[in-house]
Amino acid sequence: MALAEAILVCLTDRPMSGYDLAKTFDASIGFFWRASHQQVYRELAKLRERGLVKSSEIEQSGKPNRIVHTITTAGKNALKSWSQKPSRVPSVKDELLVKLYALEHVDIPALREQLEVRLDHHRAILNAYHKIKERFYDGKDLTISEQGKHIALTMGIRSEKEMIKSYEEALVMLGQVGS
Amino acid sequence: MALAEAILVCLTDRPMSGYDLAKTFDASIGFFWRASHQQVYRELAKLRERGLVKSSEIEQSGKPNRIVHTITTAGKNALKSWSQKPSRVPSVKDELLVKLYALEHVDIPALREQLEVRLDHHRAILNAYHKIKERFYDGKDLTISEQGKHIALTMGIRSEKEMIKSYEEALVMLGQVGS
DNA sequence: AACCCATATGCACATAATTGCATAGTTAAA
DNA sequence: TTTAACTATGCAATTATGTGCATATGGGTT
Repeated sequence: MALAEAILVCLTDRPMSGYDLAKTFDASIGFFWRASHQQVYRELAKLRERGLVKSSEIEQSGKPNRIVHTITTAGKNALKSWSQKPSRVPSVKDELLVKLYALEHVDIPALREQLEVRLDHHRAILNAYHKIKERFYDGKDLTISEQGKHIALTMGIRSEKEMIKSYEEALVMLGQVGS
Repeated sequence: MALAEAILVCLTDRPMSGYDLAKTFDASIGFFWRASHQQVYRELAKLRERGLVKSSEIEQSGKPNRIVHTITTAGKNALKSWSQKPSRVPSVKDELLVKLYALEHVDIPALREQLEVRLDHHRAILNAYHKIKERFYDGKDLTISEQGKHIALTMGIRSEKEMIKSYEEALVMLGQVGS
């Protein structure tokens, strides 16, 4: 399971609390691997047990104390050996495509609306990607670490653009159905 | 959960056994919603309990008996009302992108190989899509049901093509890393 | 004053998915 | 002749995810 490794990857950047990690999984690395805060906290406990991170509580007044997690040497080794194992093809599960596939048995106006919603979603993500790209990567000398993130981002941008075109095309094709 | 509905969609085409369904989830509808045979059998039991399919055993000599499942009127109604509910955005979980993202902490030759494997995978799927498109949809008058499948297939083809380009580009960019 | 939002961590329960196993006959290839 | 692949269904155990809740405080809005 790669949630563990995704967390370790985040911690190579800097030590973080569960709360920080949960936010990260809602943005940057979350573009490639999604996780909720409950998943993050549970996985952190396991990582600590396995000795891949070490955790220390930091006193705060007012707010609850932060527990900050740091990747250990064992954690870095685990990342390296994970990187050598084959990566699974992510399994496709898209209700919207199933609905399109089942066009005859479906409420078409409702489906059109869902396609519009999905379209907006991908436009928003593309926008977010573009902003990150401009802000952090365009016209700069990149370190190896930044180059990796830049490549991943570039792939994301391409795929979002294409999904947008796909959904637009699907809406056009849907408009012609039955005619 | 849409596994139930994906099964019902398959059964609108014709009554099928669990085995037939499992094969279908490895091809056609499986391009949009993946499921293993264990998942299919378990879900069929639930669908039968809920009265959305009815099942009848067919005697066979030699092979084990087939249990053939037919969608009921309640099942068709369930499909219609499902189609009106909003569709979830599929949650992204791609180890390979996480590895790219974590380039600095990763074995790069191993990563290149995994990208090649992924590339082959998407080329194979694109090929399968093209064959289906030619065989069943190109240059034909399509029923509404076929139009839906055709739109879904067209989206699949576009996205596979683009993923192939993405991975090719990533390999080129990886080749320049550090230089 | 009442309400929501952000910070911060986590339990408990429920649902979903994966992995490995079990059974059992037929057909075709090595 | 053994081996493997295909047909056909399913249980058990484990792992992964999702949903709802619980707690605690400060700051800003209505």
